[in-house]
Amino acid sequence: MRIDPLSATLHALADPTRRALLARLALGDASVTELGAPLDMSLAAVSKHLKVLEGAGLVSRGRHMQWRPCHLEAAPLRDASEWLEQYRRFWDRSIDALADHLATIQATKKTKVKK
Amino acid sequence: MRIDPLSATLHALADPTRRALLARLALGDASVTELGAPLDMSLAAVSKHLKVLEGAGLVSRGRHMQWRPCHLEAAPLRDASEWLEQYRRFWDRSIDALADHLATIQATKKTKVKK
DNA sequence: TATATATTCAACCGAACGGTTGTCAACCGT
DNA sequence: ACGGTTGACAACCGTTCGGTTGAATATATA
Repeated sequence: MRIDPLSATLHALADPTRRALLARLALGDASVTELGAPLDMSLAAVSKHLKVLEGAGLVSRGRHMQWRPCHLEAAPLRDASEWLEQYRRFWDRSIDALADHLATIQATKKTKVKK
Repeated sequence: MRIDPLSATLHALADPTRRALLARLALGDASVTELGAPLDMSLAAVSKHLKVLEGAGLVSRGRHMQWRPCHLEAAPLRDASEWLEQYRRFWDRSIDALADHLATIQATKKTKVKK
């Protein structure tokens, strides 16, 4: 993996199929066949998606009998979440503005007090 | 844009150049030329990146003289953050597991108490 | 009108993506 | 040793991505 980890994580997450795989893994470890069962595509395709997730560190794999159980690894999700938090003030600001606006409307309805 | 908004947002964010553009916009609105100045690539390329961000709703644009100022729109970031929060328990759990592990080690050093 | 500046559009390129099929290896239970 | 299941790997295909260049479009200013 030569590109930066955050890009790898976000790219891995920017696909509904891969997010569905993660959602399934959040319920517990699973084999490739299990994961692919509900996914109207070949198992080879599922395997490729898993390799992308694995490359981003979002999935680890073991070996048990002839199965390669997949396990959710949340660390990159935490990192991505922390990166996003950096911008929280921007949407919080919007929420505050909306709250202020609503409060103003509410206040104006009852009295003529401004601001 | 026919694909789902979350995929669009994550795909837009999965590129260091576009994240750099957002970081710059977090400091305030800016023109394409301003945004492209530090970015060793053609302005047409910058314009394309901005179009991707705009398509994901992460950037809005105005018109002032011959400039098209770019403005950061945080709502999709909030949505992405909320999606990630769904998995917080997994990395929190890891932290708990680590804490437990460390506590166990600490305890074992002092006594022979198990578990 | 002409000219400079700011930005987009269109065509093109190589690389990566998301999927397929076919083949092959590893492991299981007779 | 055999047949069945699980999974990965390689080759291929059409599309998208990230970049280029050159021409086109707006908008201000002389």
